[in-house]
Amino acid sequence: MARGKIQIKKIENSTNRQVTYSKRRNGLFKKANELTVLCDAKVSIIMVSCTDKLHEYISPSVTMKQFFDQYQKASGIDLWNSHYQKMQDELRQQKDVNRNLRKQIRQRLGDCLEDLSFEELLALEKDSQEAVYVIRERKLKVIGNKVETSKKKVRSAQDVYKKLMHEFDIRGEDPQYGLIENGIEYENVYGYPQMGAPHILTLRLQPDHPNNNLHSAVTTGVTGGPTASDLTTYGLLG
Amino acid sequence: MARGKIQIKKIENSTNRQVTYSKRRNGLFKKANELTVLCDAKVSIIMVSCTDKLHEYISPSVTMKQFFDQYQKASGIDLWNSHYQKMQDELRQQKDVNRNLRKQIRQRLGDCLEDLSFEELLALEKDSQEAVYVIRERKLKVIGNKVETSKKKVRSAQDVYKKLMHEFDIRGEDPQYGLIENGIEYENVYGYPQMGAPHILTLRLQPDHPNNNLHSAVTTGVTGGPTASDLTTYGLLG
DNA sequence: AACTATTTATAAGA
DNA sequence: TTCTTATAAATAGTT
Repeated sequence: MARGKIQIKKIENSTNRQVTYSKRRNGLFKKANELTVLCDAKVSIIMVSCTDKLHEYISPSVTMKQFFDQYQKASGIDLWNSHYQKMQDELRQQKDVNRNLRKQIRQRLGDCLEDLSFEELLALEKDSQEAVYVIRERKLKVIGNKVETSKKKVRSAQDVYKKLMHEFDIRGEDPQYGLIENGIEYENVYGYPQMGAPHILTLRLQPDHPNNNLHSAVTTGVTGGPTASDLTTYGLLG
Repeated sequence: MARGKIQIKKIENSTNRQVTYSKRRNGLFKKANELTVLCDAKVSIIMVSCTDKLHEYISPSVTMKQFFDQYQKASGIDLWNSHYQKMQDELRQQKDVNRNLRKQIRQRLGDCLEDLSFEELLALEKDSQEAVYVIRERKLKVIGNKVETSKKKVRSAQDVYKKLMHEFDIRGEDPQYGLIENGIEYENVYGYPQMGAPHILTLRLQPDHPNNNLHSAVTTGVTGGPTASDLTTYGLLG
């Protein structure tokens, strides 16, 4: 439109195209702004260049969201409903899956078995029984580990005891108490620990030496009832 | 911009304002279109007049929705998320619950037991074992029902047989085949049906009377091997 | 980014 | 609304 008329068709020279894009974009935005002011209108322009850069003009005191909402209301075109729809579908699906999973769990707990066919019932029984075996095996392994740990702790407690005794000997002192080793009964460990954990050490106290630190630590394990924590009480000696 | 310069400020005369709005709107859209063609760009313009009329320009071969999507992606501005915040939260929550349920199921199947504490492991074993008992009970009940149904069907088949015999007698005809009742062995029913389902009826065929409907129905149950479907084969008799 | 000859847009009037 | 037209504004090609 100056220094020569141009055809309105794609500018092939990419540099020229880029320059023209920039100039005309400014021109367009300026015009949009003039329109906004002169006519008290609201204008939104979004432009994407051929290099995928995005530029926008928007009248002051309006948000893009207001434009979209207004556009949608006026045009009836669905801008976000599709998103909404998709989300709703997904939510519904998730809830379905969820209900199903809950039912499966209930069935594995022995509920709602009426809904199962005979074949499903047999499969469920088989699965459950196998699961019980696996779980039991795992339990035994865990118990085994606990026993191993306990053994180590007992050994270390014995070492401490021996060292203390040795020290007393060196100082020429007559120790006034003794520690009796009971031996370790593992037979009951394989049940619930509540049903009787082993008392590994028993203490023989002299009446005239009430408490010292070592004593109180050990007596805790003895005077406390046989509880699940017995298996780890030996940590107090370490 | 012609016949006199104008100030860029709101046109107070509403008619003039309307006219200018119309003219400049066309000018803006024309420029937008030129830009689209010359620079291979995509342009969207939405305008709302002070009388709340909406006009739009959009480059050919682009939809407004694409613009909105692209705009949102490029600007990072949250256009519709606010609408869906609640829904998104709910969806995330559902997915969480879902993951949890799946894990529970896996654990009940004997998987992922490492994540369980000893106490949880014991509880799981107890639950599972109890579930197995309940499931087994249910299975036995279902089997009992099936047996009852079978008995009834057998009785009804016997009735049919007797009636047919009676009819033959009345017509003075000599029946050329007979049905032998084996008695029903229930001992094996309480295991998996694969382990040996009972053959309830055995047929003694006369060689010169190949098949009739009653025969073919019964022989199916006899010649087929002992399979899970044996328990329901009696339906063919009813 | 600045210049400027020229085209284009448009304000005011019809 | 549309047409006309004098003039302001935009801008293509150049520097």
